[in-house]
Amino acid sequence: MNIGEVAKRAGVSRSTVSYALSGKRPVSEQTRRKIEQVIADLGYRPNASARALANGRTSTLGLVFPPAGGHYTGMQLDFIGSVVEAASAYDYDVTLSTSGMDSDRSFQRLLGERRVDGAILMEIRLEDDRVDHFTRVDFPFVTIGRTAHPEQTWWVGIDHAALAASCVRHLADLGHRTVALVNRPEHLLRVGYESAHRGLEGFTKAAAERGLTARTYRCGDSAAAGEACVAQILHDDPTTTALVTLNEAALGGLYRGLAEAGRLVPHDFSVTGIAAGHWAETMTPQLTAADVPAAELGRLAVELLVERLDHPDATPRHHLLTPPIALRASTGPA
Amino acid sequence: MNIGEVAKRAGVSRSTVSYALSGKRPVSEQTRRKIEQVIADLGYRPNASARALANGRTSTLGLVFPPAGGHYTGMQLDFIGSVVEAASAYDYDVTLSTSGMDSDRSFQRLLGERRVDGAILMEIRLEDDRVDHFTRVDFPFVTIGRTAHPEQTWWVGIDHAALAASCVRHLADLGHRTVALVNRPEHLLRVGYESAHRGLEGFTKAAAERGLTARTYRCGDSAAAGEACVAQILHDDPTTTALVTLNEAALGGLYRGLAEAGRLVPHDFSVTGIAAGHWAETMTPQLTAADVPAAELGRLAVELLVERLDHPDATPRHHLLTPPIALRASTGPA
DNA sequence: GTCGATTGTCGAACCGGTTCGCGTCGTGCG
DNA sequence: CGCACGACGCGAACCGGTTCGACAATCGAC
Repeated sequence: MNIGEVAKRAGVSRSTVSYALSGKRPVSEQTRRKIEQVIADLGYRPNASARALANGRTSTLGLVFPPAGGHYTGMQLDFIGSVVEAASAYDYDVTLSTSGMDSDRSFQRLLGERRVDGAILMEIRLEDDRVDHFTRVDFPFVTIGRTAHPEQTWWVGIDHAALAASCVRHLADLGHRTVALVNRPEHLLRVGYESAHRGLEGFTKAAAERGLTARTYRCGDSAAAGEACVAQILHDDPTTTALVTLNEAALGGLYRGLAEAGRLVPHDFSVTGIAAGHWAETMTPQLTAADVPAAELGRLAVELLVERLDHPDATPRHHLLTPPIALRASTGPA
Repeated sequence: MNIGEVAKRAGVSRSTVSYALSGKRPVSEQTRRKIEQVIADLGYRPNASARALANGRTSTLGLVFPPAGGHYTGMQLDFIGSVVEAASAYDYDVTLSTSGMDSDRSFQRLLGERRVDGAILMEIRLEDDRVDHFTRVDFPFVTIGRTAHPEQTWWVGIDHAALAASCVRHLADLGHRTVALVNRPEHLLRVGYESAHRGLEGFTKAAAERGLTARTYRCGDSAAAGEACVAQILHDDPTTTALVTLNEAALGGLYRGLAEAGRLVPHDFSVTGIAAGHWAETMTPQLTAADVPAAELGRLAVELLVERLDHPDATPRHHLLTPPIALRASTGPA
């Protein structure tokens, strides 16, 4: 079951078997055939731990995602799936870890015990201690999203500011004059959650440029919170005729709140924002939104990380995606 | 950075450091303190690959989930998250693999190369070649869902038959006489997908018991498919007044289709089924449904697997969950 | 016919842990 | 007082691969 057994049965030394497998030194046609034969008969596969110990690479990537408790969005799952698939294409496994820095044991295990060759970090903050830590110890990683100072790091991300801005412009073009932003929850903004901050920034700037009256709200990640948020919006300014949401989980609640307030979408009120495509299509009316290309992000993240692992001294690269707004049925003229 | 370095600085042998760490043999108070001191200074952590090679255990669990392409449901993500968290509590990592048996390289890697100590299998089929394979080679695993013959295996699952049945009874109690089942897609049934089959079985049986007129439908995992499915249902029998869905992804489309047909939920038409709780609450009106306890399933699966790993000869155990139907707003009297 | 390069193979060392057997103390007991 | 035993620590072997240096055989060129 191990390489010695294969060697014995093939009548060669262990090193010859190794070379036959890796091709790092020439092996005669004849003995290679013999070895391959024995391997096929035995169903031999080299032990990953032994290999990892010998050559210092585990062929495993770490995927660090936010601790649960909070629920996950559909977008995150698509992302995870595509990471696993892309990694598999490069012959890497993916092991999951909840983040949390010092406190988190699983996170410490991955790094400290060298279980992974590199890592992909989700849910980035503008000032992110995980990023700082990885950078300091020169551990290869790619982030999903970018920090406030992303110059020297590898990342893939979505231009939330541009997306939020184009949502605003779309509404302005339709004649809306008073709009609201439904952002992620308070605590995520407080810790500097990237997408929430940049989305807010893009929204605010674009609204100002177009001279719109704009209010911004933080909203819990649930339907109930979304419902409450709409009530608040309409209470604060009943002349509001449109909203942009960065909060996917609240979306159902937003629709419900509007219905309860007697505002018909899209005739009396327009809704748009950033969301996963198939989620947007689930809503009625279907949401006009910038579709987050989660699967593509995952693929690109793996690509970048693999490249970084292969070329440790390469200069940092990144991909900033700006998906277009998919026009569906939730927005209309003011 | 390795155990030899620690030993040297502490002035002891490598084996003493190892014993101090594992506690498998007594070490004097004094030298243990010294060793701990050195370890703290160096920030030493034992190399996982070396340890795995030496003692034959990787401290990693495999989580085998369905290949993408099809999108994932929110329920699956909750499940994955809870698995990772529970595993972390037992000092296990989790590595992901898409399933697919012989074809799939990542799957082969996990097993053949001994990257994981055991596995959790999602998306079980009534006759499942992965289960057969694992059983044959005596590889420790736990399934989510049960096969047609689950007697000698370890599993956690939901009683889809009972759940579907109680949905039907709920509708019958409300006076509905003609009901429909919206199942998962055709191809999943063809390959013997467990939840789809057992749900179908429970639905059919309960409908017969209550003397209901019942039709069953297969429906793609998308809003568009759900919309089309409702149209078909109402076309086939316009007197239908309620439906049960096993298809979470189609739910939004079902609602939309009903609205388009002028059937108001819950006054003209009742909808119920099996879905994740927070998804059910997203819909308007909120879905009366059996809430899938995904997080609990994940936790239990890890518990079982860890127990199986610790006691290889223990007799198989399982957990069959039957969550109650949460009464919300999508069903009403006929 | 000799030399050098190339090809093919082997043995040994190494990666960084764990574990077994043994030796050396110190101690309590008969 | 002698002996057995427990506590403590060490060295060596082992887990299953990879890789380096050495060596024999083959081959072409001069």
